Amino acid sequence: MAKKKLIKAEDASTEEKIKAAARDVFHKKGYAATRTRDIAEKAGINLALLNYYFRSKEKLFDIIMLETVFEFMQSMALVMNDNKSSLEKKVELITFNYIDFITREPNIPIFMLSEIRNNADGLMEKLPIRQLVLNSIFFKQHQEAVVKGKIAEPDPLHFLMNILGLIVFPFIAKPLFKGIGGLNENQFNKLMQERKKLVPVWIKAMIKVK
Amino acid sequence: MAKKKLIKAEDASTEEKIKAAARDVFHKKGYAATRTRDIAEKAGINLALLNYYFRSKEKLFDIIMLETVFEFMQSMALVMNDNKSSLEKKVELITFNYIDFITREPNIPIFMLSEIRNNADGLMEKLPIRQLVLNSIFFKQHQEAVVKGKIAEPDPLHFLMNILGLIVFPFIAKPLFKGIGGLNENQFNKLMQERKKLVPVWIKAMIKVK
DNA sequence: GTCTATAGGGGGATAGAC
DNA sequence: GTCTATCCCCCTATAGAC
Repeated sequence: MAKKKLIKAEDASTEEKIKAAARDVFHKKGYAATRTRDIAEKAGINLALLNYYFRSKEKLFDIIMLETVFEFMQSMALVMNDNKSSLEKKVELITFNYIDFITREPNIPIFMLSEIRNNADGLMEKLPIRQLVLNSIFFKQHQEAVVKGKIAEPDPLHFLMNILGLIVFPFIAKPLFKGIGGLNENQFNKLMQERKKLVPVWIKAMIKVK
Repeated sequence: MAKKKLIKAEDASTEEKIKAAARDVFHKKGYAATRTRDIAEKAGINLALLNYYFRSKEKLFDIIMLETVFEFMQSMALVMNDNKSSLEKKVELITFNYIDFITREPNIPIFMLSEIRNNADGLMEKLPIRQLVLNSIFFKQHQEAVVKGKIAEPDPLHFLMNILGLIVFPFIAKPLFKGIGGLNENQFNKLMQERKKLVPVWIKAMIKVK
């Protein structure tokens, strides 16, 4: 067992190479537009090997999808359940982490959101996302602030929509904003870095009014 | 000419039936996942007819895409160039119109954003969206407010990102928020109706801080 | 204009040699 | 495990009758 992991680590096993390539292509083009031949080529292996390891395009996709969603939810859970930080500090952490994360992995938001739509109930229904949010310290701190009259709008969904909307949407509509602003990739990323500081301040201001 | 239009109006010409069906399917599934057979079936006609009228899947798609983008930009331009309303009023109008529009056509945002991504430069480069925004009264009013010190953050792109993020993102991530909130379609739509009043208030509060 | 039938090609998957 | 060659289905597009 230990030996197997060692081997994997030192030469990036074929299986891992295929998964890495699949991740890239699926994230960029979505399930339907992806051809297994593209994945094989990118992985530097033969098409037959893909099926040898993963049986079918669909099974490979399911694995990538699951890992992507899991990665996303885990990073979410990590911040939302930190018991040392205040609600305000958590907003800063979420903003900071997500903007960095999406800058590194700019294809994940549209990928997840458009593939989830096709699967609709399939994925959402079985994932414990509702429990994750409802049981989080983040959620409880929000409730508490509402009771104390520190937050005007009581519905936590609006709160989440606002935070994620301000953080994620600019990336999703990147081509649009690059077009409007006449920006290149670097200039766009610089804008996003600015938002690391701006979003928490804006959220703070929004909290007080209704 | 007039006669032709009359005929079209009274029996919804085959061409229009195909386009309507194509619109639905493309918007819901995207280009790659759409099969021309689905469109033909939905239009109640034979597959061969689709090619008779539109030559190819791609040409049909281009038409739908163009019309969709045009419809979107026109509704945008209409509000942004209204010369009777203040900037504040325009934010209210945009919020109101877009929430109603997307509630009627919930598939358009993800459709446009994910298909634009594949086409990247193809579409964005040739559309006059930059000019549309830069020449708009909306834009000039924003500049003016910045000069007068009424808006803390001077970059109009941040302003646009915030408005659209708060309005559009909840719809894009609808399955996610329905899952978290345990909502059905009606309850979700009710939340969106609430946001018609909330978003302008929030924007107003954000404007003052930096 | 509208249909049936079919050509043509692309892409997922497998057989079988090494 | 990895490759080459190939099968086979599905989907787009066209031919040709009506």
